[in-house]
Amino acid sequence: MAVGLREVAARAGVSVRTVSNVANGFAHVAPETRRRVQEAIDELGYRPNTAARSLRRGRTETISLVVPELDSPYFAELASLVVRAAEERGWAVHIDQTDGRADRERRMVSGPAGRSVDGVICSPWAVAPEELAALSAGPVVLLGERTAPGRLDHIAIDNVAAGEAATRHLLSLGRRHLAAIGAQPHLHNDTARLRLQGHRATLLAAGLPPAEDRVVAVSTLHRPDGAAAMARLLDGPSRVDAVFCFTDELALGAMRTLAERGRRVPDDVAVVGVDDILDGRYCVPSLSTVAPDKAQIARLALDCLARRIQDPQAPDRDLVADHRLEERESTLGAAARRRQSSPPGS
Amino acid sequence: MAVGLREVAARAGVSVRTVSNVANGFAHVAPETRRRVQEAIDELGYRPNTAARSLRRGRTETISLVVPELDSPYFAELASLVVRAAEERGWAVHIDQTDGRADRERRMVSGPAGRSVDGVICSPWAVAPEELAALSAGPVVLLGERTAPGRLDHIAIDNVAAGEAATRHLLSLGRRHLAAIGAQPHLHNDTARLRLQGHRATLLAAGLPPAEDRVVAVSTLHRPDGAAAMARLLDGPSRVDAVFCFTDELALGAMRTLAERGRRVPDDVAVVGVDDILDGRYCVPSLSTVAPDKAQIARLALDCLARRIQDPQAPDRDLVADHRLEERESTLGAAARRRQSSPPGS
DNA sequence: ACGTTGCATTGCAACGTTGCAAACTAGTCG
DNA sequence: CGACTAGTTTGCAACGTTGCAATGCAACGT
Repeated sequence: MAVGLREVAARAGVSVRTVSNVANGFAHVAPETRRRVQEAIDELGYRPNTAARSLRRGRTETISLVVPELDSPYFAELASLVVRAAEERGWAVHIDQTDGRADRERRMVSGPAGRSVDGVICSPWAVAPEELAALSAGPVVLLGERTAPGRLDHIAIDNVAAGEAATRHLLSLGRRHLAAIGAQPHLHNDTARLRLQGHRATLLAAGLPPAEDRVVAVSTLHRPDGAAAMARLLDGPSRVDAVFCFTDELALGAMRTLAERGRRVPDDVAVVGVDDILDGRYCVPSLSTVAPDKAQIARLALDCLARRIQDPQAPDRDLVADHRLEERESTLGAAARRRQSSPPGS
Repeated sequence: MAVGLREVAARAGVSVRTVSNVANGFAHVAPETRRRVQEAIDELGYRPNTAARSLRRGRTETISLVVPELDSPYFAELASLVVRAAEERGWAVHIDQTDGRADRERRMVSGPAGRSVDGVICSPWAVAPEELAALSAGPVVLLGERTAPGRLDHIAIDNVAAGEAATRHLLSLGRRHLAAIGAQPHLHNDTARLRLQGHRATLLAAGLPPAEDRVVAVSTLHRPDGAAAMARLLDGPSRVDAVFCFTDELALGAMRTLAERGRRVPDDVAVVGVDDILDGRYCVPSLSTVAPDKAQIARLALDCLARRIQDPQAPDRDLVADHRLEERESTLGAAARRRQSSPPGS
């Protein structure tokens, strides 16, 4: 049943090697031979055996994408872009979820993936990048923050600048009682810390006193965490007229709580998030956000990986992807609709 | 550099075959030998070469998941569940996106996937299931509707019943001017047609006249399509006090338009969708929806695939997954919040 | 004592492909 | 005309693993 080079060769009356040459588009095959072989390939429906090819070539043309979870919009959108970009290179993508569990992150970077894929793009959550660097058994590109320089390539947006941009935007609206949702002091993950740093620095520069009771920590970055955090803020002693959420999902949860409590957004409380997930464009009110250039992140990650696969000894790179502030209704109110007449397509 | 059975065998002083036996947990290995070999495996950091194993065994322990797009919440959530379920079986998942393009759907079912994976789970969009059945070159499970019986296993919810449930719910609220968004007459895809069929049948049974001008066709099922469709309805001549959207994304788009036009949901227009995507639980108002049991779909798909991999000649199966109506604020209003006190976690 | 049984271990071949280098052909040049 | 070049095709071996069948060995029953 299985059609291999052998069968095609027999049919076309040439050697196995010649069929291989034709199948791979190698040079120096006589036009007439090529035609005859191609015909046999088509007739028999030959498909190269990926396993044999990988074994022989030592390359799988497959990469692994490791994310905490795929049902989170940010990672889903990122995964979509990575798959698309990989496809342009002829690479297949193999997806793993870690659920943010440290053991799984370690395994994905060091484990079986190290042998069955050419490289790994990993978005770590619980494990410190330095540790992952030590474990890696092949080309690995990390997505997200890394403060200490390590052995691995790494791509992130400027999270301090992102925190500053969001905070400046809220201040520019005249808000003076800013809260932040999304600190994660318990994690070896610097993303939240850097966003908070940008937030604090901007408040300080504006002459506003730091208000630690208005910085709310969360255990994960999903809507329920944002909703609970917002409830805690509203139940707390401090007045709040603006909230910087470290992810859009947190922001959507926060807006949910605000709606339930009858607070108007942005009139009573302005909200800004980070990630620019699709939901944020269509929810009511639409969500202002710091938008990382996800397509660029995907592209850079693959470039990096390609380079490292080609030369495992290449020096480390730390690349910074672009971001920009998207001002929408959750901060500007109805004015946003005039500014950006029609919501962009998905 | 590459550590294979050969190196481990040399180190442990046994044959290559014995190392293989230990690595695979085969029976009849003396405890002492096992210990020594395991030690060598650990010390050298041996990882089995997947390509060689696949070549020899004829199985890749990998499946392919083919969806129109991964950034669509429904497919992202489904993919997440499929990856999780596959992992329990020790299978890797390889993800492809078709963008709803017919050529890509055909290729994914018949193409390279047929040789490098043990099976394919495909959610077709543009190509008729019957055609895909004819093309398939290996175990394939189709997700979504299929009216004509074919050669392939297939899993779906009862879309007629789903359409009925949504419509009955709207009628039970006293609405009498129902619209439907999401018809797709141009596609070889019966999902929309069956949901519409359930919708119409229910209206008819309630003695309401069919109102074809209140059935809006869309080209894709995303938020912008829903927003545009809703605008068309509001600009049309017919009064509308309830909308059944064939997906939650369409519903979110529709609610966006309603908000922009100052219509209250559900007071002026009640909205119900299908899919139960996470966004629907946290948007304002939260979205009533017909919730397919996505975890069950994922599980059934893998069961089906496992069975077919084991026995390619097994008879076709058409499995029906459960669904249930989730009544939330977009139809019940504030009452929904009392009924379901706290929104479930993600 | 000898055949039998069952466990533990092994060597050999093969999975389908491609790298390598050699072999062959035809055309060109000195 | 023979040597050389360029173009085309080929056989062989190997990638790392596992199926198969055979081997060695000790314990057992008769």
